[in-house]
This record gives sequence, structure tokens and C-alpha cells, in this order.
Amino acid sequence: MSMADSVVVLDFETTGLSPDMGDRAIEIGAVRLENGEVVDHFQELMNPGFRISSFIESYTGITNAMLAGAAPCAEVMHRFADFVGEQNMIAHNASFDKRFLDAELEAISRSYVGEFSCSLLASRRIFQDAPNHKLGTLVDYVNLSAEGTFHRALYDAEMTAQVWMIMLSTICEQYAMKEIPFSLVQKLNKTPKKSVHKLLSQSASEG
DNA sequence: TGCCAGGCCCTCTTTAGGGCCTT
Repeated sequence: MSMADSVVVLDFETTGLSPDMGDRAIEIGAVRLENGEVVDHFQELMNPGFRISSFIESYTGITNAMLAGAAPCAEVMHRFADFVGEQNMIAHNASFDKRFLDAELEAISRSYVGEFSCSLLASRRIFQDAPNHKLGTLVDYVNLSAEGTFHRALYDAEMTAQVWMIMLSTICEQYAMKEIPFSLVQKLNKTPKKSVHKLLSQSASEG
């Protein structure tokens, strides 16, 4: 895996489900993967400028008291944009995190050039026998030891990264491939389930 | 103030509905 194939696995905690409805990020966590290893990480709380609901406090464990002392979203997102650089990104249900990344970066007139791939869409194709494809379920399914707290940004990003790497290893073993280019995972994300085997077989035979 | 999404995927589908995922 070359430098160009290193990726940032990220996860947002937010005030709700939709930036279009006024929801904001309250925490960003991320790890950078190179050669199948975590080589860097990022985690910061950020103050959205208003009180978060008791539901979000209990869901995430992030309290209004914790956010009162946090830097504003704008300041944190500038640092995160620098962390991401030009790299591609992965998230579990990437469409969710992408919406918040887009909204928070637009608010500070920053942008990114990397592309997203989704571990949820990939797992639905590769781990078709999993009971469901929630992150916590997949962590159990691939026999990872879960010794942290879910619904905190860095921990969820770390777990997503571990599940992601096991997914790639599973593909490599089943199809005798040495590496999985990011472009192939993006194709996989959009391939109908019934065509996944054909896609991976052809990719393997093309070297 | 309070409203509260959206993309994917299946099926009893395509003139649609509902479950799964994310906070």
C-alpha cells in the first residue's frame, strides 16, 4: 500500500441527524491508516454554540459542561481540514459524516479533494451473514475486543478502521489479492450484492 | 419556536413503501 493509498477513517458526534436542520458537529475523531496500520489520530470536542439535548448527552456521554470548555467548531474544523489534507476518507455510513464534514467546512470556507468510501455499504456486501451492519455488531462479528465506549468519535473511528482492515483482508484472502485499491472499494460500494463476486473475481484476475 | 434527514436496498417495485444505518 503506497502513501497515495493511505486513508483517514473518521467519525462525527453531532447534535442530531441533519445539518440541513441546524444540527452541528460536537466531536470529530479520526485515525490515519498506512500499510494497514494506524499511524496518526485526531480527536477534539467542539462547541456548537448552543446547548445540546439531553438525548445527545446520554447517547454520546458528551455533556454541555464538557462542550462549554471546548473550542468552537470553526477552530477545530480548521485543524481537522489540515489533518485530512488531500487524503481519501472512510466512515461507517459515510453519507452521514460527509454531510456534516461538508457543512462544517463550508462554514469556514474550507474544502477537501479526497473522496469518501463507506464501510457500511462495503460490509453489507462482504459480511452478508452478519446479524446486522451496525458498527457495534460488526466489531463483535469480526471478533474484535471492544474495550472502549461506543458513540465517542475517536473510539468509533478506531473500531471502523479495524473492521475496515479486516474487511479488506477478507477480500484479499477470498480472491487471492495482494491489496485492495481505494478505487475498487468505491466500485464495491455501488455494486449490487448479486454482482459483488463477479466484480472481485474480475479485479483479482486483472491483477 | 418548532418543525426534524437522507441514501441505500429490498420487494407484494418502477404511478411505492418501509427497514436499515448514522446522531
